[in-house]
Amino acid sequence: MIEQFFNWYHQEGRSLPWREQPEPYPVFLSEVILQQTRVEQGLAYFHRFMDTFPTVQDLANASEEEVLKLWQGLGYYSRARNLHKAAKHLMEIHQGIFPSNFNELIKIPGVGPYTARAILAFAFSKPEVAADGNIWRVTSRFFGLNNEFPSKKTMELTQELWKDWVVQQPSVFNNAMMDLGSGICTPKQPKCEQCPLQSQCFSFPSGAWVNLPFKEKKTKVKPLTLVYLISKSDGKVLMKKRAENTIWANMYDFPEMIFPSHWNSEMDILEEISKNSRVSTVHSVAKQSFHLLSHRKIQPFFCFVDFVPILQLEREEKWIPLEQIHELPVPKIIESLIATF
DNA sequence: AATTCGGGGGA
DNA sequence: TCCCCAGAATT
Repeated sequence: MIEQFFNWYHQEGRSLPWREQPEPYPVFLSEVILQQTRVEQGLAYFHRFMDTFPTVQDLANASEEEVLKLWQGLGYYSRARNLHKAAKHLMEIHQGIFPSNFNELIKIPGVGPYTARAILAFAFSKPEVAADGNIWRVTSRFFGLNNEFPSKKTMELTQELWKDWVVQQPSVFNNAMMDLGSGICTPKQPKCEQCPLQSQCFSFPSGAWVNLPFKEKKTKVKPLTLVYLISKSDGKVLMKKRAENTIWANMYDFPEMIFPSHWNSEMDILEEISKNSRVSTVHSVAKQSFHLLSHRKIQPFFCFVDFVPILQLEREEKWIPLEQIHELPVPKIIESLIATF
């Protein structure tokens, strides 16, 4: 059974750049990029980062802004900030060499239980199951489990259930499980007729896989209206670096006003802006299509305005020359707008 | 234990 | 629309 599974992987598995020569740094980089991100989406970013920052030291010597700029468009930007912190951490604590034990790996910023085990399995050939969403789906269906995921207990159980498999070839096992989960044992309409594990699968005979893995919570999506106040003056635009502990932290956008979602017409926005003492004139109000995040449904408005002559700049606000805007890391929501400047 | 972090692609 | 993707950090 195990042999059959590994053979399937060698024939049907994906060929991915970080699988060729599994050194710690590319493995680590790929794992961070692929957190909650599909391989197809992350692939180009992996190449960009390897080209721009070939070593941990190169990454550590970069500025956070450079890292964020390279990460632009991929989302979950705390990963980029932590990636940068991780490189500095590795240089300071480990002389740029990745540790090969769980307790030290998990101290690296942005490295959690999953990523730590992935590094151990892929880069150090340790018999660890890197239980991501794919592997847990396969596991829950194969053994007929409906535990909560992710949880410490479920992680430990997963280790135990696959220990005779993973010990054979840790790297091959994890890669094979991930490819099985993403290509065969998919959330909907799995291709069971092609599955190398079919004959031993708990869920296949009864079709029990339809309800596995069990999932309880779906995140609530809060609607809101986001009004950007855009002012071009003297070849410059007033922009701001977003604060920590906000969405798109440390990235750049414009002064903003946030409203409950029921203010959603140009008239409403015009009325609200008129109450803003910083704004002297409103040139245009343009309603945009929804911007969807996992936990927000944003109704954006792009409003071109003039600010009052003696404008008191708030912290992190700065007049940016038009030709320098493209150097700044910006969230997706204003990417196309910036491109027209 | 629950929330908060983006953005995209498939059905 | 809804789901969920090689999850981690914070509350």
